[in-house]
Amino acid sequence: MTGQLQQAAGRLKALGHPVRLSILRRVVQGPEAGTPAGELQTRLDIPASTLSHHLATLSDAGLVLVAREGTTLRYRADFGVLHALTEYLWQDCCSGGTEPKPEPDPSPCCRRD
Amino acid sequence: MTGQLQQAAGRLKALGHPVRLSILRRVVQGPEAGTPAGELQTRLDIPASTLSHHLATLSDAGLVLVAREGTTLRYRADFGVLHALTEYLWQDCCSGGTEPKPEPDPSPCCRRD
DNA sequence: GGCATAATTCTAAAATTGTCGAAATATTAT
DNA sequence: ATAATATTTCGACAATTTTAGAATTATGCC
Repeated sequence: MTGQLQQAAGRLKALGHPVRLSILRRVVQGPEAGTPAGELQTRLDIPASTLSHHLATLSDAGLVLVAREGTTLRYRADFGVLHALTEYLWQDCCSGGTEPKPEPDPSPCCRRD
Repeated sequence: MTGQLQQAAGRLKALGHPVRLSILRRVVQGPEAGTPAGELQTRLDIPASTLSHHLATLSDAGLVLVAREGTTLRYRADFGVLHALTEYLWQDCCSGGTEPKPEPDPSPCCRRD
């Protein structure tokens, strides 16, 4: 029963490292099928073992997914999780407390008609 | 010269702790003038020195602002910074990479999925 | 099987973080 | 000035994180 807050904190923590945030950026901007670890290693120019550790951290947090393709491992972003996290952060930290009205007001940007 | 990515990583790191995320929630949901540290301490039921440390972390990261009012210190959220961080996270990690659809307003509050 | 490539896991170290009691600081009231 | 209250800073320790070379696993190819 890992609470939602605990989970969000864990994911934010995983993102809270320059190298890991860089990794995620690369992965997000890479091909949809995933970016090989080796390519990330070349781009970021860090030891393979260090990279692997960071990838494991991101993977354990559920932010990235991995799939083997021959000898290479392709990492790709889990957009659903990333979106949910962003949403949680926003709802919980910004719109949640600023106004007494949670969401009744249909601001112009959200109107669909 | 602290890059934007470095700064974002630092802020995400500050948020990446259950106690600090709880603090921020309280602060956000509290009065606009700010929530006294003592009240946070009572609510969260942690030693004052521990709380103070976490508040300093949040403050150093620029996520919360502090103002003295008599003997009490009131902490309040820096809405602008929080919004910018959320925005950066979303742009950089989700819509920034795979962008087949142009979003006029990328603010998470206006999502439609 | 033997070899090469890709990536992880092992191991160990340095550095950082989290915790909290005790002491110190700041402010107001008496 | 002394006291009382609110909060931080100090000091010390345990736990975690970060880093990276060396060893290991996994896969594909000859």
